[in-house]
Amino acid sequence: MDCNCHNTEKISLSHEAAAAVFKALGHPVRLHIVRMLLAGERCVCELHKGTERDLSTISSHLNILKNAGVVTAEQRGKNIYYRLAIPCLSTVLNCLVD
Amino acid sequence: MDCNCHNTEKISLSHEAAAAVFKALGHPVRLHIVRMLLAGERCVCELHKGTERDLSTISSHLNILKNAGVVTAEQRGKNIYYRLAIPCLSTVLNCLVD
DNA sequence: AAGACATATTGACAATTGTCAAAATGTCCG
DNA sequence: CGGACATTTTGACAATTGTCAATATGTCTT
Repeated sequence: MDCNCHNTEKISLSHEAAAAVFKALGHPVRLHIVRMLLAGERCVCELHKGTERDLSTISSHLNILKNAGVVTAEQRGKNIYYRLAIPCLSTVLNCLVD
Repeated sequence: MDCNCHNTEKISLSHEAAAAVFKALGHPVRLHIVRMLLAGERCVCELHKGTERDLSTISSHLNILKNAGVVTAEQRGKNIYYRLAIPCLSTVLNCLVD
């Protein structure tokens, strides 16, 4: 009856950690970044192009997302690639957004 | 393959509105309130008992949740009962939290 | 080593947030 | 109406946030 995540998608956060994830998602620029990352990993400069903020502002938002556990970063060559770290995020967004 | 909400559970928010919902959920006290409301509607004084904040602070958080569209309020007798307004919230929380 | 490129950090500032206490509003009951 | 109860609003204040510009750090190429 209920619609649940697959077991492989479900993660178990403490209430504090869950609030931190929601807080991280609760800014238009960061939500936009997360939506770009749904299509796969992106480097900072690519994510920057998708917004209208200073590059340093994007870097700061990425740091907030990383601290909340929403994304992880990996350096490859000159670039740093960010990707989503919470599998069920697409489920969560699909439930709410357009 | 993917795990999606039922059609009846899915709602369609603009990106701004979705960010506002996440922002509203992104505070420990408000998330706690939402989790209490998962069990059904509650009046303000009941929600207040479940927290360690001033009653006026709870009222303020409820107003934030209401403005974000997360809850609705209904006056019955002396009390005002709050309930969740987003059906898939339990799905969303279930994906992330404990 | 030097230059070019990508990203992060710092500093400054206005704006927003979370909180409590006090006062105001609203609703029922005698 | 007046009093009791439930909730909201207001005012004040410290703390946090979002932003940009400037500077610093890190990585590759030559």
